[in-house]
Amino acid sequence: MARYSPEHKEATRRRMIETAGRRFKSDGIDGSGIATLVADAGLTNGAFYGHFASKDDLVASVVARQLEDQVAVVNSLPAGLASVQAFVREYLSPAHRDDLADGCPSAALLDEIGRCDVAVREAYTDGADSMIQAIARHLEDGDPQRTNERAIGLFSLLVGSLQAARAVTDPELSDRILAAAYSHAMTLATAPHQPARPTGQETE
Amino acid sequence: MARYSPEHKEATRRRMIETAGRRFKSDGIDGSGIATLVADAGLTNGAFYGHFASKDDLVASVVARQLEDQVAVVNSLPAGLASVQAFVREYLSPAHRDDLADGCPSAALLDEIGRCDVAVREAYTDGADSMIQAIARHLEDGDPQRTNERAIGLFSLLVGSLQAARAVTDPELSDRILAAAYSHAMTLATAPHQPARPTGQETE
DNA sequence: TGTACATCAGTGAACGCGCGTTCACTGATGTAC
DNA sequence: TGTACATCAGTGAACGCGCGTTCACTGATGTAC
Repeated sequence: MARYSPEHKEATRRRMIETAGRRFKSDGIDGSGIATLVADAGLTNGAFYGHFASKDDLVASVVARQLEDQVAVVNSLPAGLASVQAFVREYLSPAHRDDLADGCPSAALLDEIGRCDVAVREAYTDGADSMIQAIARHLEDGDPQRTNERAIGLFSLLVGSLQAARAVTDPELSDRILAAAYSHAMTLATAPHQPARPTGQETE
Repeated sequence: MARYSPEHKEATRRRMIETAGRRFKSDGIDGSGIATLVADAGLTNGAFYGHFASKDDLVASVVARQLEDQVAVVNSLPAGLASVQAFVREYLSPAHRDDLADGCPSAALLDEIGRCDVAVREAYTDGADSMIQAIARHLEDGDPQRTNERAIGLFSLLVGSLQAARAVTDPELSDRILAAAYSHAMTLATAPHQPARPTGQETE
């Protein structure tokens, strides 16, 4: 009955979401037109609306997918501080700074996401919440609320500093931003930011 | 000889730069068309190119101006930790989160600035450098390099967390982001982030 | 003081273009017989 | 196994629209006499 294998259309949709993620992150959401987005996936104009109700619908799917992928990476890190440190080192590396398409969606798009419609922002909200929890899992210090605060602080610091390092034209200043953020991120990752009560008293 | 007072045209230009700053911060740079930008300043379409060579030229002027204004605010803060703390409290307040047009240009536009042409990014670079120095002036701890690092860390944390608090649709999560960033920002503002060498040994 | 004038900030219609979206269609596919 | 067929993923031309930019012009202005 079905002409194509049931996976065929779904595969095309996935491919669009993936290539659009790369395109949005390097050129911006407003900066990426439908014609370019479908061409990236090897399609033409009209195919788009067989997969998505609108550009906003694609954006919401892309944001959800990008955050899911990033959460999966963080969740797959081995337990222990060493792997968080390795993650931070890579996040704040010149390589990540110079590779928009494969990089962090929040660093590439966060202020633009803030101006998107509510469906996109809800997708981001879910993803960011998962991301904070994923980071927190690596930072447990016996006080769940404090752990959550440290995860949020680390995430914000990483995103803000990478954006700044990318926006700036002076390579020396850009490197200095990455280095400063690295130093603070490590402090934040390795220890509670205030003298903590003795650990082990909390339920978790 | 001159029909209008010599200040007349310059005043119009300034007005455009100021209203465009508000418009860019609330609707984005790509999201603000020339027609809207000139209407905001009480002009019509064609007047634009009497003041600016191109939209990019306006954007560069706006970015420079926005950062200058913000640097002036920081520089006008009385010396001492208390005023830095007050600044941070206001920066991470719900009021600032909910007021894009009057708020921090970096929080509103940083990733979009990163995709702008080189003139815009140079304007941002100058402004960000001044901003970091302005913040550092309030954080002096006897080690100029560490002071600079703390200023960069504080700036990045503020920008990243405000963007996240704005993007998210869940008010509880948004407030939690602001609160977590506030806690870390205060730690960062009030003390060197690692046990410092005894102060006073540096040239500055 | 009153009029004629040169200046030039601002007007508004028009330009080509790419945007998001629609739609009549094409043609490769797996199935039925 | 070979042919006729129904499906539907993808095609590509077209839509109205707002974009950034251009340009011939208007008309309020301060000056000259």
